[in-house]
This record gives sequence, C-alpha cells and structure tokens, in this order.
Amino acid sequence: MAHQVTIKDLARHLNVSVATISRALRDMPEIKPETRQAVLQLAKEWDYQPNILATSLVKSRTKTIGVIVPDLAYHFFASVIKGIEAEAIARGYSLLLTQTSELYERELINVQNLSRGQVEGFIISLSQETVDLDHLKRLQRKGIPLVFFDRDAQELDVSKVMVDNVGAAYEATKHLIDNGCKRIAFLAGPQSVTVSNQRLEGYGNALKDHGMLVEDELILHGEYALSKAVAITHHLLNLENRPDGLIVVSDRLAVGAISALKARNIKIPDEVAVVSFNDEPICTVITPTLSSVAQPTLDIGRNATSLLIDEIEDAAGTFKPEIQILKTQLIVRESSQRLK
Amino acid sequence: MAHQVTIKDLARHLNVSVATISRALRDMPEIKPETRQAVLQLAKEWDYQPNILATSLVKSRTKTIGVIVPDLAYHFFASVIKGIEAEAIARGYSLLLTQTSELYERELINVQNLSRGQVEGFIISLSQETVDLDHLKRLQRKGIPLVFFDRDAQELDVSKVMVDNVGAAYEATKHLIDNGCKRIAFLAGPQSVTVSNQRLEGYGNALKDHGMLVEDELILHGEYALSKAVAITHHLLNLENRPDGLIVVSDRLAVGAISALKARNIKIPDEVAVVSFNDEPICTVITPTLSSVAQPTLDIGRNATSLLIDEIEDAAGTFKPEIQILKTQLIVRESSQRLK
DNA sequence: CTGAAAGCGCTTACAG
DNA sequence: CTGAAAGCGCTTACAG
Repeated sequence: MAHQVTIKDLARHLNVSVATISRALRDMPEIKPETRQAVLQLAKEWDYQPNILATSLVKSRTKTIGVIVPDLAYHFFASVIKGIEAEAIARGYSLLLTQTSELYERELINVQNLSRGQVEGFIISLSQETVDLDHLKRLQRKGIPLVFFDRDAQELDVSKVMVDNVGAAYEATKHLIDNGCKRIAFLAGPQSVTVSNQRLEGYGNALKDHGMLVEDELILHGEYALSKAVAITHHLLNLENRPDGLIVVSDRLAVGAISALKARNIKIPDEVAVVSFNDEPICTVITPTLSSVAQPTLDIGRNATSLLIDEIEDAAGTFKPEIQILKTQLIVRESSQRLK
Repeated sequence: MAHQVTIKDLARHLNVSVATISRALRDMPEIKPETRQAVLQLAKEWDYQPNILATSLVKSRTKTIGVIVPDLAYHFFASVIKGIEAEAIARGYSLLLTQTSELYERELINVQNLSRGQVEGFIISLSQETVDLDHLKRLQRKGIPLVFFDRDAQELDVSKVMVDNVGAAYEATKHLIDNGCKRIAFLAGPQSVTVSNQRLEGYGNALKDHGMLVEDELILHGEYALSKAVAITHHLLNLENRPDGLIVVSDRLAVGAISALKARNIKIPDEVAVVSFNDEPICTVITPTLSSVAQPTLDIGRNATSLLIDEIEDAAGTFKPEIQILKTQLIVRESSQRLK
C-alpha cells in the first residue's frame, strides 16, 4: 500500500515546521498569507488528506455516531437512517452504520467495536433477541450517550424516540369497527417485543371502548416470519367463529395473512378486513392495496440524532434524557374500506 | 464525556510500564503469568477497551473496508451488503457503510472522508449521476484498492464483480418469445447506465437470433422512477401496433408498468407478458406474481469482498484485477407464463 | 508570524 | 520477563 502524504512530507518540502502546515491547512489567522498559499497549493497538488484517525486521537473527538439496527433491508430502518443521515450531516457528524441481523451476539459485538473510541454516541434499535442489557449499561457507565428508537429497553433511563403505538393500534381497530367488523383478531409479534405489546394494548382498549370482548383465541403471537403469519391466519380461519377483521403487527406479516386469505378465496375487505403497520411501499402494490399505519420515519431519525448530539455536546452536564412519542397516521386503502 | 480507561491508567495502578500492559493484553508469550493475570483481571474489572484509533494509527492498518452504494433502501444493495458483511467478518475486517442517494456529490464526499485513513479499500457501486471519475482515479494513484459491483466504470482497470446482464436479458427475451410474444418492448433505465445497456444488448441479440426486428419505438428509456414507468407503458400501449411482451429493467419499474397495464384492463400475461430484473420480494407479492431474473446477491458481495481483501493483503504486489461475471437465474412466475 | 515540545493512546524494536 | 524510548499523524499551549 502506497505511502499517504502527511503533514511531515509537506513540511519538509516547504522547509517549515509541521505546526505551520497544520495551522495553514486549518486557515488559522496568524499564518502569513504567502505561507498559507504555498501550503494550500502543495497540499492540493499532492492531494493531501488529513489523517482523521490522528486528528480524532489528538482531539479526543470523532464527531461520529454509531447506528445499530436489526436489519438494513427492512424498509423502516433504511428509511429512519435517511433521517439520521440528514440530521447528522447538517450538524457535522458522520455515521457508522451496523446491523445485527436480529442477533444479540452481533449487537454485543457492534456495541463493543464501536465503543473502542470510534463513536461519541449511539442510536440503537434493539435486536429481537436482546434481553440482557449489560452491554448498554456499560456504555452508560462510561458516559457514552445512547438514544433508542422503535425497539427500546424500558429499564434504561435514556432518550427515546418512539411512536404512539397504543394510539395507532386504537385508531386502526376503531377504523375496522367503523367499517362494520364485529370480531377482530390481532396477529402480534413475539411476546417480548414492546412495539407489538403496545399495539396489542391499543387494540384491547379500542375493543373495550366499543363494547367488544377481548378474546384470547383471537390474539396470536408469531415471529416476524411470513410462513408463521400464513399458518396463524389459517388457524384463525379454522376457528368455529372466525374473525371478520384482522390487525397485523407489520406489513411484512400482513402479506402472509393476505396470501392465506386469498388462498381460501376469502374476500378482502368484505369477509375479512385487514389493517397493518408501517406503510411500506409494498402496501400500494399488493392486491388489494393494504391499509396501514404510517410512521414518521424521517422525523424519528432526525429527532433521535438531534437528541443524541445535544447530549454529546452538553458541556454543562444539564442534559436530561427525553422521551418523544411521535404521532402516526392511518393510511386507508382497499383492504379495510368496505363500501356501505 | 467521561474519561475512558487507558493503558496508562492500568499501568499506574499496577505499577508496571504501559509496554507490559500492552503485551499482557495481547497475550504475548514473554509476559510472566502472574503479571498477565493481574493485567487481564484489572482490565476486565475496569472494562478496558483498547482505543482502536490509536492502534490503527500506530499499525497503519484499520482492517476496515469502505462500502459505497447508491441506496441502502434498495433491496438489491441491502442484500449484497449481507454478503459483503459475511465475508468481511470471516476475514477479520470491519465495514464502513455509506450511501450516496444517487448523488455524485455525496459519492465524492464519501470517498474523500473514508480515504482519510479510515479504510484500506473500497467496494463501490456508482451513483446514477457519476460521470467524472477523478475521485476514483485519485484512490488508484494513492494505491488504495477498489472493487466495483453492479454499476462500474469501464474506464478503470480494477476488479469487478458483475452479472451476465447480456445473457440474463437474452434468456428473459427468449422466454417471452417461447411464450408466444411477437412484439416485445424494452423499458430501459437511463442511457448512461451500463447495466441497463447490457440488458438492452441481450434483448436485441435474442430478437435477432429469433428472426425478429429490433424496433426503436419499442425501446424506451426512463429514469428509475415509478411515475416514469407508468407514463412509458401508457405510451407503448398507445402505439398503433402495440407490444404483447414487455421487459422491464428493474422490478421497481415493472410495478409501475403493471399498474398501468391493470389500469387499462390489459390481461397479463395473455395480452402483454412481463419479465423484469432483480427478483425482489415484491415479485412474489404483486398480482400477478412477477417473473424476474434473480441475481446472486450474496455471492456478489462475498466475491467482491474477497477480491478486495486479497488485493489489500497482497504484500508481493502480484495481484492483478479480476473481472468476475456471475450467472443469473430467471424465475418464472404468473406475469409471463402463458398457458398454451 | 513561526518553531520546538509535549501529548492523544497505543506498539515495538532495543537493552537489560 | 520488563522498561525506556521512539514513533504513528496530528494539534496546541508556550516562547520567541
């Protein structure tokens, strides 16, 4: 590997000290204009790039944020990352993006690697497997700030940017009730996932507020796997008293549910109406188009980043963790809109 | 921000030199077992993490690869990244993931930032806007290795992992011909995109080999935008002699084409058969399910990484750039399968 | 306006 | 088996 041009090379060639080079490159006012000119010109000519490792080391600052998400291929996360990126760039920070593939072990490794002086703070959405929080508590002990979004850990007193999942599910459920559904099932995620549980709660609240029963046989937990969603839907359809409405915890799983419904020639929305969450692009493409609750992904990313940087740059030590609950928006499409 | 534990802190507390700490932590054989024990225990107790910036600086090695893709939200790139990640981890390298949002300017900035001592090599898929290659030539001049995948620049003599787009399009076109299509249109990407042009070439070859004419009015270039695909499809349908087969350069655009066909009540595949490229998850979900050419994304990522690391670690200086052309696989679904 | 020196957190010959 | 010293590529008081 070729030798990179350093400040020393420039200094030697121009017969000045490295200190002068350093100052000239950073436009410090005390440098004589001719000197600065010469330095800048040579730097350009030799395509000098300052070594960011050295700068970070001496300044004890990297201006870099570590981002850890379950999977970059999930549209939701890719979309939140766009928000994170926008805010980070605007405030002069770089990103280190990593994914855990939903594995606790990879989350642990990513946190450890990045906390070896590489980042000044973390934005994290927990892996599905994560139960043990030691890796995150260690960050806190070291004073490295941390912000959660989407999948948090209740136990930790840190900033969080969440959406009002209870309210979102309430609205979705009410929407089905308004469209005449009498028996609404809920296809949930794993029992351990907060987001899923909150949506379940909103669903329950809506049923109760409208004089309907919350029935255990209508609440089923799957993993985040399409095949599981298909199986659960078939199970629901085999019930003696089958549901006429279905709330699915994610679009991804809703795709499975819809294919099961289609396979049995069940009319959507007339026999079973469906609403899900996330409003991924797929919702507009599937037949029937899928009603879904949209999350403000860009804002989630932007706000999480803003909170994190505020905390990083809080010299006074007065920063208090802040929990933001952003509003969602139900997008009604064919899968739930019954023509009365 | 709290002070991170350093080698110096450990040395002071144990009354040994930093050199001894450094050696003990890295399990060097010359250290006395008791000393090593004491060091390791204290390091654990204090949760010591070596500062990777310092290590990288002194070793002049980061064992990190920079990855630059147009958009992480494109399923294709997210999927290739999984392959890159797998190989990188296996060979002890880390990744720095960045996206350009298809902007040349962001590509330039990403290349510059990462080449400030942060990465030892790059895996790049060019942004749609990229024409000027100076930023990449500068990398070459500095001896920083570079591997392309998917979207390359012909001009540069570097390793590339591509797919046989000509062959893939030939197969897709032949498939439509075999299914009785007599007039096959091609919805291409921008004129400057190599991948699109290669597919166009395969399409032309197939037509010629089967005694069909290549007609300019049946070849239309769009941007990678859904609305554009819709408009182009309508235009095709308005032709005096309209096509009965359609090859679309990406699944994303095919979704637009299909929605235009549906809007005009054209039967797929009987009136117009459709095949596209990439085999994204959407193909199995859309109605009708979409025939598409699958790319070996994991292999693309793995092979690109393997080539890059081989070049990085090529002490002998004997590495020669290698161009790999991987095979694709046509996945036939409803949109192109006519029942004869 | 410029330079010598110390230091960021490590590693590594060299000496003992 | 261990330590002192030099050095990776920078920045920054301090002195002149």
